Amino acid sequence: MVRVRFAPSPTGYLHIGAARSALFNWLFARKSGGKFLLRIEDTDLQRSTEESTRSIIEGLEWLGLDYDEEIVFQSANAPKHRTAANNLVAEGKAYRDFTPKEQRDDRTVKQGIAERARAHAAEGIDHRSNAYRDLALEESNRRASAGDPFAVRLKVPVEGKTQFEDIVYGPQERAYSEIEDLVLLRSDGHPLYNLSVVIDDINMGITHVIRGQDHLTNTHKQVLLYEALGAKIPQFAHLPLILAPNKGKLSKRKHGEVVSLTTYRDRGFVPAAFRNFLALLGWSPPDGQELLTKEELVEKFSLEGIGRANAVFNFHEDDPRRWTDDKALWMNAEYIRTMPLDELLPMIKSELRSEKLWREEYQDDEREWLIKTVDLIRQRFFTLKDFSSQGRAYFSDDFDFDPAAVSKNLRKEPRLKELLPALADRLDHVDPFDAANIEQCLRDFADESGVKAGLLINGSRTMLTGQAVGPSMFEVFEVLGRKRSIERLRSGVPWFDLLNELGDV
RNA sequence: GUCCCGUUCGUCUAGUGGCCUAGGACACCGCCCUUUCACGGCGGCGACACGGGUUCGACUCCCGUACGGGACGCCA
Repeated sequence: MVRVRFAPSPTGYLHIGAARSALFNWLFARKSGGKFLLRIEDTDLQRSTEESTRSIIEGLEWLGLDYDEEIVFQSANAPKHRTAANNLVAEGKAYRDFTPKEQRDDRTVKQGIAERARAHAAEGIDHRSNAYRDLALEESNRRASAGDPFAVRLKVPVEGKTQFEDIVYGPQERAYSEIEDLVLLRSDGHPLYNLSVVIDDINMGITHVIRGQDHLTNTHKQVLLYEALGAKIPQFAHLPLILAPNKGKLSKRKHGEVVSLTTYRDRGFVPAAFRNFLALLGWSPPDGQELLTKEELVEKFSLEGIGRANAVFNFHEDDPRRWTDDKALWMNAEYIRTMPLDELLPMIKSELRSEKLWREEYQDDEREWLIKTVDLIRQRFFTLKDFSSQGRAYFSDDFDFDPAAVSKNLRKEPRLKELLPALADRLDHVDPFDAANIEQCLRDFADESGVKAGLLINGSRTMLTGQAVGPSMFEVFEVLGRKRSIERLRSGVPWFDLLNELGDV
């Protein structure tokens, strides 16, 4: 029975890389009929927040990734981790290191590591040189009970190597000489990451560890721990990383909200679309199909379909229209215009609601109208936000006029100032007020007035919606209805606005 | 510094020795459709990092170089 887990540390928002990791774990579990578990790795007390835990849970829910069994909070297992470490000491597989703790600055550690490594290379220091490694257990016990502070380190064998078969990256091996005796317990008794992960994975019965490639080399340390603990080693599958456009690390500090999953929810992504996009970052189905429902994803998913090269998340920092990856945006648009309306409607409802454009009538009396309108305008929208911005004129009389549209479609032809109200008079008599009749009426009127129909069509579009682009104008008239159409054609608002703006009075 | 991993169109990718004059998707460009913008249709631009092997034959296998990424903490 397959059991996998998603184990984020709650130290910030849910990163899209982590979200993809969760997705792959979930897909693998669902595909194999196994369990998908959630474990919150909240052992870094300073940085973990409850808010972050909440956002992780919400993020998973948004993506439609349901987890089985109770959430495991790693901090609750600390006593078990300590016990395990102490047992290893008793068995001689780990030892107490009484070397005083080195003070490390969190920001300069990486640099310190490199410097120390360089020094070691020059001086030829080996990783097995710790003086306390071979201290007699009796002596060690004596000092411990005397109150001497100590850290607990794993006793990595002198000769040999660890090996494991990674499902994605193939056979991996690493000489023991490359691995330092890792610290299991801090001198304050706090269990450290590698120990906690291994113990928890054992206790949770994890069969497959699917996680980011940044853990690939650390896996050897964990394998060592599994062996010391006498536990069965799970299968590992490491995922290629998601990189920024410059092929560097995708980080919160440098790239901001574009890497946060909640951004996609807040900026109008359809969960299914983003899930679909994420699935294709580093994985591809055998048949090459790109638009996949949740069920299809589950059906076609396999660890073998995961690539080995890192993937670039190609967003454009300098271009607000392409604020995230083009393909993600395209996919969202594709979902918006093709997904079943009854699935789309609830999302539109919450969008309109948050922008104070929702009216309760849309639920009952005007439900048919809403469906028709949404179906009409969704064809050219990219995000749910577009329904309340570009689509605002359909839901409110209070909308803005795009200056470019006004100048292109209205101001260029001064006669429109008279023609449009005259058109309104004609439209007042169209019955029934539907697209076909409206078209007939408008074209007749254009002929009689000696102007091209396009002139009236484009002028009307800007007058009625404030914009230069939109659906077929006759449909727009129909959807907006006689009353609103006529009022807007007669209103001088855009003319007035523009003159004001240009100081042209 | 040491170890590990990777490298196919701008981006996501297919490709497991001949099916590849390298396929698809997004982006971009052109044409058609059209009252606009999209959609759709058709077409175009565009890649096997480099050098050596192995082989009758390499995108595919091996070695090296370059470049990129990751890890190396009493962080997770």
